[in-house]
Formats: sequence, structure tokens, C-alpha cells
Amino acid sequence: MLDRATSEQAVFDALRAETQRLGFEHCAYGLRLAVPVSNPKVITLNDYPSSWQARYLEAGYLHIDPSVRHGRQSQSPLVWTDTMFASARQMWDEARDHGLRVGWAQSSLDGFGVGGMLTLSRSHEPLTARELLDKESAMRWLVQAAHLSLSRLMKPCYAVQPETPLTPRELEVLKWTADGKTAPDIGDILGISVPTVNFHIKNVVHKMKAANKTAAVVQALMSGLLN
DNA sequence: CCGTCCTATGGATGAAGATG
DNA sequence: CATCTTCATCCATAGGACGG
Repeated sequence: MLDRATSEQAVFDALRAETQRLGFEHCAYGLRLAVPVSNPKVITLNDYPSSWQARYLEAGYLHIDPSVRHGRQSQSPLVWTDTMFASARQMWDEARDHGLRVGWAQSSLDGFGVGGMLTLSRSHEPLTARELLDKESAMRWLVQAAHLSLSRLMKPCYAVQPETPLTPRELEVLKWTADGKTAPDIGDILGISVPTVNFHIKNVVHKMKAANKTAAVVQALMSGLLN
């Protein structure tokens, strides 16, 4: 179901169904793309009370939410506690006022720098170690499935494919450039002249519609072209 | 901290050999 | 012929090293 979803809404509907089956009232899923690097695009899907959604957005809680920070650094499961929200006291108080008291978050990270995090929550019934153990594999599967489906749907947004495929030579020059080699270095390595190296780099930059070779290398890396 | 100098980088244009 | 690859020259600018 989830892996064949053809829209964000379909993915989210499937997520909600699983969430309820696992005994939670609400689910939230956030996908953080790798680009633009200076301000990565974040897509959020959730069924929280609309007043809380509005408050979260208005207060910019995404930037201070300790669970989000945890999700970016670690793929270990996270259960909401008073101590982990110590640095965001106000946010935690408001969340509980909106019926969000018990929560469980699990993040994922793929090879293209795209991160995802699923949070399941409910208003009562604290999470026991037993419940976590019983549901952990389902949770991990759900996170992976959501990540795969959504990143596939979002692929055009971050995987900038060149309009025409890169030639073998262009790819080769790009890889050495990604390793920090200068044009003279690459000329030595490949046994060609410096102008030729620059010619290939220029063509890559043009094909990738990048501002310069630095951006072209990053785009190629994010798109998996250098693998 | 500032100015100078050199190198690397980025971009434009032109030309030519190899290959299928 | 179209495409890929190669090489050259010219010019502007950015960045690093160095001395004052």
C-alpha cells in the first residue's frame, strides 16, 4: 500500500491507518531534503489538532524542537520525556495542552542526505518498555516505507538530473573535482591538458544548470551521479 | 590589519581529430 | 554528419601567501 502510493496524501493516509493500528491517535511525518543546502526544504505531514499545527508553525518550533534535533543526529528511537524537552519548556507545555503527551519518534537517513522522521503520539497511556519492544519493528518498517515513498515522490525536487547525460569523461573529471583536485591535478591524472579539463567542467556546469562547479559537484553528489 | 602579487578558477570562443 | 574529445588563447575575478 504505502510503497505504491502515488501522492503525498496517499502516503499520509496509509501512515494514519498504520498509526491507529499501532494504538496511537496522531502521526506526524517530516521529510528533510538535502537541497538547497543553505536552507533545506522540509515537508511535513501530520494530523495534529489544527490549533497546534498553527501554533507550531507560527512560533517556529520546528527550529527548536528537541525531538527534531535528535532525529537529525541519531536514528535511535526517541520517547518524549520531560528531560528531553527541558530546553523547550514552553513548547512542551503547549503540546500537552493540545493533547500531545505521549510520543515516540523514529528517524531515517538515506545516502543522498535526505532525512525523515515519523512521530506517533497519543494523549494517554504512557509507553511501556514492553510496548516499545513489541512495536519497534513495525515502527522501523513504517519509517523506511514512508521515507522511500515520499523521497521517490520528491525526487524531482532534489535529484537534479542533467538535461543530457554526462559523458564518461565529464563524469571522470567531476569525480576528481569532488575530491578537491584542481584542473592541473586532473590534467596530470588523466593525461590531458588543463584547458581540456576546464572544458569538461564547463560542460558539466552547463548540463547541471549549476551556478558554478562547486554547486555542480554538490548536485551531482546529492543525485547519486558520482556513485 | 592592509595592500600587493601570484595562482586558481570561471567563462567565452575557435578549431580540429576520432568515432560510429 | 553528429557527438565526443582534445587543445589553445584571452580576460576577469577570487583567494591565499607574504611583507609592511
